[in-house]
Amino acid sequence: MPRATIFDVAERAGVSIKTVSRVVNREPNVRESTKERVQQAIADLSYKPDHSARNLARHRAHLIGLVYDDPDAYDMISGGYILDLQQGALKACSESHAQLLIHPCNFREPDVAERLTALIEQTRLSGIILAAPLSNMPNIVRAIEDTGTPFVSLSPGNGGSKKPSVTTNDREVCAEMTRYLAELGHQRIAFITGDPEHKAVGNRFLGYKDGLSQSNLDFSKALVVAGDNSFGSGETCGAQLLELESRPTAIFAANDDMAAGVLRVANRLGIDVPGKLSIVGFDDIPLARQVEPPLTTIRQPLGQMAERAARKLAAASSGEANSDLGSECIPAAIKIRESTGPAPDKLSQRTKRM
Amino acid sequence: MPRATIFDVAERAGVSIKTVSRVVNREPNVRESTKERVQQAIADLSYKPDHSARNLARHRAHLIGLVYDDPDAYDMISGGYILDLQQGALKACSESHAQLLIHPCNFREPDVAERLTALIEQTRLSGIILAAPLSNMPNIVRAIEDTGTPFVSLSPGNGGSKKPSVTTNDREVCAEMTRYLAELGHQRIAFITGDPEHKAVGNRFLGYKDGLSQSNLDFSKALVVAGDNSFGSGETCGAQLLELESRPTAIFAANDDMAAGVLRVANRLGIDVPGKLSIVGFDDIPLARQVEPPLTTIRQPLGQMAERAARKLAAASSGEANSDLGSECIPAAIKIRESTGPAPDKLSQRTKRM
DNA sequence: GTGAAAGCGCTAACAC
DNA sequence: GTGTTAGCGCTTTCAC
Repeated sequence: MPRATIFDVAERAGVSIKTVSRVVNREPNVRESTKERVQQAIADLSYKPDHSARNLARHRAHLIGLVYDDPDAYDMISGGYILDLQQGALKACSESHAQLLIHPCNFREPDVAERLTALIEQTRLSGIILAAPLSNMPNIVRAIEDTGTPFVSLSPGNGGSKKPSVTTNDREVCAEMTRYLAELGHQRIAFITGDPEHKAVGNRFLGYKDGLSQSNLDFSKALVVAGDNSFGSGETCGAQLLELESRPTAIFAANDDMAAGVLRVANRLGIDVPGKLSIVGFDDIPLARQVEPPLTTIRQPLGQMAERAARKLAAASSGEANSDLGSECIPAAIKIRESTGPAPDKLSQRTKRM
Repeated sequence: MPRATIFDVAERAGVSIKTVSRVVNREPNVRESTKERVQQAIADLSYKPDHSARNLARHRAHLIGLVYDDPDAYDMISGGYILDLQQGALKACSESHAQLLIHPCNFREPDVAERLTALIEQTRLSGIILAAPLSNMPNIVRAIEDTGTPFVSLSPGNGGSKKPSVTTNDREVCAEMTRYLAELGHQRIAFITGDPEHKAVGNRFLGYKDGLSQSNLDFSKALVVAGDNSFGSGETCGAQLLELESRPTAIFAANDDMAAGVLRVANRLGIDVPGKLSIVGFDDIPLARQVEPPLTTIRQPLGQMAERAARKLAAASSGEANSDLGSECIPAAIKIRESTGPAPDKLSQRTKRM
């Protein structure tokens, strides 16, 4: 037998289709008794409203797009953060009976914006979650704005902007982490920066500098190298830092994939971690706990952030009054594990290095 | 100005909407000259067909659902294989201008089937890719079948079935890997099984046994322990095996997460890999190359498998003649890296262990 | 509180 | 080759 439509339900309940529509959409002005009759009919026929028809009539789909940087463009990115993102967004979506469309995109391709526009207009996305670093690419943001679709940026990293966003306290928590290392006695703390396009990751670097000065440690350009967020770049940068004449005793990488790369290099070089070298990352992806020793890192609440973002969009799209989809910040937290320890004793270190 | 509809295009091109529809859908029977006029009008107005309207009229969305086991249900699964799956499916979808809906689900929950049914019926999914181990759960398969939606299973692992599927040669390649270990001189090769629900993973175990006998090695139950595909279980099982009186010299884990878990335990115990212990996994997720030493493993072509599956579904949904969506097998390949080596010399090993 | 009627933007079936 | 006419299954006026 064919699927039940709203007409079938109306007939069975002895009401008009409008009334069925009302109870399905939880609109007011339906007597309790008729409501129950309708619900019974819905159950009897196992009626399920058709999304296409509904979206067509509403001029808007109950669909949220999750747009993020394509991990395929990198050299070994474990991508755990993407699953986090998805899982958070999915949670909020299922609560509001919305669907999630994932749209990884490679911002290096010339037609990213066009494709994004096409996606939005064709599917009539009701909202978009734009993950960093795409959230700080003007062409992408503009493309979305031009469609008039509500969107919230994740970690756009630009303090000034007034656009809806969900961020974390990258800078502050990185300062805290740096102070933690300083308190362990580390004096030469190196930093591996991430993708330069990624402003939130840039804030991590600023936090590192803050932490240094708060700990009365001098900032040295020689202790900063540039990675691109990938594991591969972590290896390269790590190798570079560990060859330095006056080697750092701690390395702070702007994300976990790179930190894991450093750790691998240290292991290969036979450098004891954390005995001779402390390593910290950022994100707390599964990989952080899968390497040996497990990484001290910063737990970025990516799942929660995406969830919040999706929830805002869902609320806005269902026209809730107080849904301003403003900005908010969910703080990250330091996770101390086994890749950090007291700075090596200077004397023994010198001996060792000869 | 409001979005252009098919009427606007028709008017501007001086044709009927049906003709516009024809060119948009690449149907035959349109004169080249009018086709060009229409395309020009489409470009001028930047017309984009509305998916909801189209789906409603067609009784079917251009939407493919990717259904997989929720990684959140496990203790540290890096999830790299999910991204692989998504990426492959996404590739095929974008080629056929379809969208991808992801639907992770926890098969331990009582209402999985219901929720899946609701998803399918409401969104009128045009096809479903069902990833293992869900592809061998009768209740889930039945739920999909009841909706009449075309679907293809990924690695269902049941040789007999005639349902459309894309598989890999788990058993054969695992036999090959086992022979490889045997050829390196290993005599005590242990195996860590995966999720018992997961038949394809079960086939890996069969392959291991095949390889053993092909190498004239005895199978010993004592060398088999049961994991659940998670990193955590790999640690547990690894520890168990390494405590054995007559310790294995090689451990074959049914997936990379577990192999990485074993590696971590070996590192902690100070057991040299691959000097004293060889470790191999299955999947070739990024993690396999991120641990130290990088894992010898089996590259499962998950991305390709998902891509093939999506392509079949897309073809079937656009009513192509020769789209039987039958079954096919994409072979996996052994990747030798640094976690395997010759079996330790017996003498030195005995000495060591005293 | 409830219902009738008019679309939403497209495809499908058939006519020309 | 091309156009006409009905829907698809729902939401929205707006009337009662």
